[in-house]
Amino acid sequence: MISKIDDVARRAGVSTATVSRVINNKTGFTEDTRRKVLRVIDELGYKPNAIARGLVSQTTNTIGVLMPCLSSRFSFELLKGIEKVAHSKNYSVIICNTDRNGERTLNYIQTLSEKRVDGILFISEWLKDEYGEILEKLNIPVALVATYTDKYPFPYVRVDDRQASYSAVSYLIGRGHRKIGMISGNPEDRIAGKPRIAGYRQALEDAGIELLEARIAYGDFHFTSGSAAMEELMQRDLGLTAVFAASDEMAAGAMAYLHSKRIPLPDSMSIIGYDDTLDAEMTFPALTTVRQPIEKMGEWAMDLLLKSDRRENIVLRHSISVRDSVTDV
Amino acid sequence: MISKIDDVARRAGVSTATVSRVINNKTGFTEDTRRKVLRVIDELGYKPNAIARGLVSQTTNTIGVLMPCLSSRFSFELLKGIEKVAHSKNYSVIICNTDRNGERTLNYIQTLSEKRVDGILFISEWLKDEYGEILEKLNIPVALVATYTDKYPFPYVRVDDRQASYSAVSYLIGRGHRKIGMISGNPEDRIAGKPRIAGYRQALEDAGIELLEARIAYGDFHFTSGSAAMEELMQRDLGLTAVFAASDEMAAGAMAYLHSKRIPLPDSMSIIGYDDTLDAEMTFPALTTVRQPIEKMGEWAMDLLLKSDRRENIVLRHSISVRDSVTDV
DNA sequence: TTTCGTTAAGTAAGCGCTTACGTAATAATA
DNA sequence: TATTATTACGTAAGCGCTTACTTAACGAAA
Repeated sequence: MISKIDDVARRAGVSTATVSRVINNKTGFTEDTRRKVLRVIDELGYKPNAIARGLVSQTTNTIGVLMPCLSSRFSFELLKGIEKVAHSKNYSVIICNTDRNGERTLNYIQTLSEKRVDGILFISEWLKDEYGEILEKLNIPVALVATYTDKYPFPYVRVDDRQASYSAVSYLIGRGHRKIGMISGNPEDRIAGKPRIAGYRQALEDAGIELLEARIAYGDFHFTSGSAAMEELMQRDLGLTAVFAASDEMAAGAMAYLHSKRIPLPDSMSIIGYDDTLDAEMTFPALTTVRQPIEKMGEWAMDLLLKSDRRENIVLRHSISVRDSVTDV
Repeated sequence: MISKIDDVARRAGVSTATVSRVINNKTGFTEDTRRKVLRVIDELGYKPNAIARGLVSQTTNTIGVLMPCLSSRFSFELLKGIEKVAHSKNYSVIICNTDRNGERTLNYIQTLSEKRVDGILFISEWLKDEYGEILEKLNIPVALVATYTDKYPFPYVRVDDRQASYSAVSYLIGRGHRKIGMISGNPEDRIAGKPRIAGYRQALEDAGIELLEARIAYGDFHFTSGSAAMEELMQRDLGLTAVFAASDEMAAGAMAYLHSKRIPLPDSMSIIGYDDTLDAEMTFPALTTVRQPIEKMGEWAMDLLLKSDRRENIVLRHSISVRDSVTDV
């Protein structure tokens, strides 16, 4: 049914070696043979079997991406960047939704390694030893995105979460806010949790503002949890004038809650988010937020992964995307 | 370095055949041998080479997904459903962003076929002959999602776009609207363009409302185009009281434009969307929209793809998710 | 003419598995 | 005890390619 290299060889009256040579643009054949072989390939609709090729070449032109979640705009903007350069360099990408679940992650790492991918991208989650040790043993390129490590020899690309968070809160302070709440992700999260809280604290401290634990509520980076956290904050009756949410989605959730309580935005409450995904344009008022160049991170990450001299780390710059959700107090 | 089945065999004092048998849960070995082999596998950190396996078994436990776009929530909710059942059945998924581009699509089909994937999911785009013919020749399972065909023997899962659109517009009419605009996708789009326009027309006609071409503006399903289309509509000064947008994202864009013009929502303009992604909860007022069970579609699609008796097509039911963006007139 | 150097092309050995087939040992049956 | 069925393995032939090595042919240099 499906033709193989021998079929081509036979029909073209050459050896499989020669067919292989023309397919792979090697040397060792005349222009005449080349044309003949190519014609037969076309006639037969021959497609080289990448599996067989992979077996001998020990390379698959495939990479795997371990993502903690498939539900946030952050994830897909990243994926978009990754896929973009992958496709341009003729790589395929296997997506792995780990759901932030250890077992699933390990499971996926095993699968990727069995499938002999040429590289693995580890996204946006703390690299536990449990993962790091295995990944290191795999002996294939690994790069980290929106996270980092100083224990394992993997390059990373990310922005400095602490500083970015510091900027966000400083921005609010600059606009005259003093009673500033925070809707954080999981405080145990060493990537998007703890550092962003640290930035928040630092900004307050540097401005001589007292830190009150009650001003922080916790969510899971997603919309619904943002609403819930905002509700908590309001019920604590803290007289907040502004809130920093650790993701655009939570910021949107917070706004939804405030709208439901007919609290005028941004007049009675300023909100600043984090990520600058499209979500930030969808809210009303449009969300002022910390911008990280997400798609670019994906592109850089692929570059890091595919490059051989991949020792460098990349820390991208963040900025504040000013829209309409923050007002002066 | 990396150990292979021979290493395991030698060290366990058995043949490779026996190792293979225990790995694959076949019969033909004693409990003792099994344990011994398993122990050695563990000691050596042996991982079966899926490429070599694939070469002999002619199966890769991998499927490919051709997506027209990686930027919409629709895509990702779908992908989530797909990944979910794929992972549960031990399949990997390769994502292919075709960008609605013929060359890229063909290119990806070629790659997937060379990589000998066990199936292909074709998402949300009209199946041109250019694609259909090649896919058919590939002789591997193909299923369509959020699109259909009656020319090629591929099963599909989708909702009836025409009917769904009809429902949306009828809902507006039921709320008393008569001057109803539409923000459509590309009218050439045989899946999400034309049928939704047809549904809009039909609903108006059945209600005895005159159809005015000027009441339709066109976008590309994305946010920015939604704003632009809304602007056009407003500048035509048609006295519309409601607009049906063919995607939540465009609806959000439309709302953003209206907000920027300080037009009170929903009082001066009702908006209804299409999809019911998370986007619909982020807007203010929260978007009333046509619900399609997107994630479920992804799950069903994988089921269709992996099942052998895959002759059936699935048309899922839509509904209206009522939120706050539509008011009585 | 003889001798090299080049180049086109073929031969065949793997890549790391699975599996059909063969064989020896043991258990069951007569 | 002899015969047969059953089970536990081992042997070796591929799966569809790439590539090191070899061979043949041809032109250039001596």
